[in-house]
Amino acid sequence: MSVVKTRFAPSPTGYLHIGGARTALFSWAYAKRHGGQFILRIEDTDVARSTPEAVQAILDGMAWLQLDHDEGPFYQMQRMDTYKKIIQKMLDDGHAYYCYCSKEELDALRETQMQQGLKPRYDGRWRPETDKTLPEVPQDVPPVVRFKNPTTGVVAWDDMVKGRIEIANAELDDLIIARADGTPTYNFCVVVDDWEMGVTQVIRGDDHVNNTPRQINMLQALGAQVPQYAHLSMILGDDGQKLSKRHGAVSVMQYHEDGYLREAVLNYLARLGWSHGDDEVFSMAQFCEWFDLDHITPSAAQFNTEKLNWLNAHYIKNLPLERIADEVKPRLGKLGVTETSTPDLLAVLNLYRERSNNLNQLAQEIAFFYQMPAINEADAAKHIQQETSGIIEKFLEKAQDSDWAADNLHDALNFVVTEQQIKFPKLAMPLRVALIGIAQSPSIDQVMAILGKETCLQRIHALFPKK
RNA sequence: GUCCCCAUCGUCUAGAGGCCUAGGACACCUCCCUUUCACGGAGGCGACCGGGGUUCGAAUCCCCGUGGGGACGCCA
Repeated sequence: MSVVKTRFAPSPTGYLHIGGARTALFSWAYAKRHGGQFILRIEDTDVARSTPEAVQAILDGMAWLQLDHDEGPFYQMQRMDTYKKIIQKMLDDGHAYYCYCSKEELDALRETQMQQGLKPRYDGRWRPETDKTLPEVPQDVPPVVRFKNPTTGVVAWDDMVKGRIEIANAELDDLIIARADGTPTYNFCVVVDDWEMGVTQVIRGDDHVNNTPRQINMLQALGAQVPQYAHLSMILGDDGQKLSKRHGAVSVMQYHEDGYLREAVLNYLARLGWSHGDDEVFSMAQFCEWFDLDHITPSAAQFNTEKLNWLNAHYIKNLPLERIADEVKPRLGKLGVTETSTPDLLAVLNLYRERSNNLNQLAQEIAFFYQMPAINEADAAKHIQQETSGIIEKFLEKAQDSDWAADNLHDALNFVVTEQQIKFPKLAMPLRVALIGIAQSPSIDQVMAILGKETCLQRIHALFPKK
């Protein structure tokens, strides 16, 4: 029984997006679940489109999500010697051959086939067969190397999420495994790497289903063990449309920037296309214990930001306060708040985190504890009347001499409300506006207690000058 | 066009022939709590794509249709 090895193999042509993150998560969890190894492999053979920035973005994304790899990262560009050696061997063994077709020739071929309603594919004109005379080798065309795919029979595998899939070899053509410049192509590199790295389960997006039979054929030609395959369906945007550059295919790091906790994103992604009965909220440790491939939905899943928000709220409410503080501090920093010791940030968060589903929003809501709030004109107009300053005055008289603890402030508020025979909001709302700028907050007595006597008096007097 | 895949509430899903009068979660609505806004609690609304089979019995199995998606590169 070989040890479980999974891999995540992105190509560095862009950031780590939400679909890639889920694929990585599932591969990672599968390895964890089975006490196996998780490999990170960077598929950078498309030199024109791969960038070091994209590599870094992927690494950053994986690091933020804490999807740690046990091996790698491997870079395919550093493995050229291996690929070239194996290409030569396949040439020698008769599993591959040179093809001298020019790109123009191939384009023309494709077009004719499309017009005839056929599936466009290479016609095998340079494929060596017994009793077949190959064309004259042109002098000016550097050849590509093609894999000699079987022409009859079917390739089949039991996909761990989609079930048995069979594809006739007649549907396949001889794919190019080395370009005219000698560099190997994607399908070939994947085959060599998965084989040499001992990958036992290939978990990837289902846009690769069509590559699988080709890869299996090559694996078999090489005498390699064929891994198990699990093809994950894609993730659609909030609106049911395919995610794309200009359509919500955001980087996972964008979620970090937008105020989401990794715990929420991870939990959300885990539940997208996978389920464990009715369980909705669980830790990654729990997920790794539960995760298995046969509870993955084969159909595409639509992303739902509302549900992510709900999970984010859950984790903001339940993670250790220190953790939330670490997340909120830099966000307060962006709002110009650098000093968070007075009042104590933990106390502030304890009071405020219940009501927030987003870290940025949370930071914005508590910024007034550390800086003078802007008064919301609408709220001020609505809650401040002629008699207001008199009421406030009464309250201050009563509260002035107390120790400014929440209980005592609470009593003072109630005393004034009873004494003046007014509704509670008559007093609480103007106080809110004066202290935090808006009319929504947790219990005003608690806000005042945390804000501290000095600051409270200062802000109240700023709006209601002493007579 | 050809091949492949998919199909349960608006969304994520449970469901492996009888436990289904189809369950849970998000969202939405109502009520309760309440010092405003939230949080929380209790209810409610809401789905098996269509048609044929198979079976005593089908959301579950089979076929056809329809709809959606993917792949058909010297991209990955």
